[in-house]
Amino acid sequence: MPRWPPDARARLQEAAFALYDELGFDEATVAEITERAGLTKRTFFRYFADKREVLFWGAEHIDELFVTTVQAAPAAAGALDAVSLGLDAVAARSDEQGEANVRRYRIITASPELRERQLIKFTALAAAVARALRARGVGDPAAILAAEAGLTALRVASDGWIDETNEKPLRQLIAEVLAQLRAVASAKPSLIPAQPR
Amino acid sequence: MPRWPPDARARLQEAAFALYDELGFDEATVAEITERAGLTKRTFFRYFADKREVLFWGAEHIDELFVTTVQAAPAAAGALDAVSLGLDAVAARSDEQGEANVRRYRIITASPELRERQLIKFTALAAAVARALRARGVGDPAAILAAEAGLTALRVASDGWIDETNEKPLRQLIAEVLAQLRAVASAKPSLIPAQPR
DNA sequence: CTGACTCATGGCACCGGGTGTCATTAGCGG
DNA sequence: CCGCTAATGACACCCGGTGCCATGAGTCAG
Repeated sequence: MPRWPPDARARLQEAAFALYDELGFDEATVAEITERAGLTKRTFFRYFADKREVLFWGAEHIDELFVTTVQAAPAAAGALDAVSLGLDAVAARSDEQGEANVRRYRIITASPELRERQLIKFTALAAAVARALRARGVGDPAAILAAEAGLTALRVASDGWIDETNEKPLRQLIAEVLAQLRAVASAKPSLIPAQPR
Repeated sequence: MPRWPPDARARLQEAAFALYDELGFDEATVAEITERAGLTKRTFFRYFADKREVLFWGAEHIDELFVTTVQAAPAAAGALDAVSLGLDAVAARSDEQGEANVRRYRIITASPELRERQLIKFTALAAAVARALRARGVGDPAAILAAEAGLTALRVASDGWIDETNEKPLRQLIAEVLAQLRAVASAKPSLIPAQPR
């Protein structure tokens, strides 16, 4: 039996989620969180880099799933095809975990500060996906564009997913959004902007 | 003659740019900035909501240019065509202002905190552009997808623009990136991800 | 001329996030 | 039994950011 109750990180995380939910992210203080978890402020910052990071801890395995799925896509798949497979895998996992992810996502969207953090996490993920695409032979800037487009689709689909009135699984929403994206981008350019030089 | 030297905001902004440049965003303190500007910390926060916002003040007219250009696009233009016109207008303006924008952009990319803020500014702009597209009759989620895709193109092109070795104007980079984006997204899907349900 | 009013700034106390540093103490291997 | 490890606590401190009131030059009415 350890000297301290175990799972300090999990207790902190649970307390933080609860308080962010009850009071909102801004109103909840780290002191309150640690008090509820039976720890101190100092310990909180040993586990989490900052007050926001607690909401993103444990999300790296999603990134990994995305990247490995892209890497494992058939050689014949184009850049956006590979990204689609990765998105589908991520969406399937999110649908399984269900309510926990929705709760997390709702807390995040309720706070501008948290949305900022989420955006930079997304671009980091896009950069990782772009690396995987380059390893598949996709050139630049196509790799980063395909990756960023995929992440945009994920953001848009997720926004719909957590909507109160939504009934569809994320997998389906992602598929629909991707189809729309392809339609939007492949509509033939009807005008040519003035060329510089 | 006014009681205080005029242009307090401009002095604060210039001092902030200089110090963020010299010391990096994290190392520069607001106290140092205000000292250099001959003002106090309290006054700084009267002009700027926070330490980051000083780098984005005055950027709203770019947003406005983007949105009005989208609104003014010919009725025959598709969603992404209208966005392209907006991007071209924004890029042309950036090319004119030249070095000042590059300096700003370089400071921002050097700091994760500033990049976070920039990302949320971009999504706010994307939302505004999406509104303009909806007013043109573009549906959802096509409007937000076209807008976000355009902002992605702007980010990617801007990253290339501020690169030390770059010689091309932003307008040209944007055009190239947009062409790539269209190519990536309109490549025919070679696989169909498993359909849910 | 005088008094009231405005308004940009200063001054100051305070809060909360985040860090550096050292102390504490249960468990563990020797 | 001894010394090491490792998670935690305690405490002082810095900085970003805010609320509140004071100050005093310009301005305008009478």
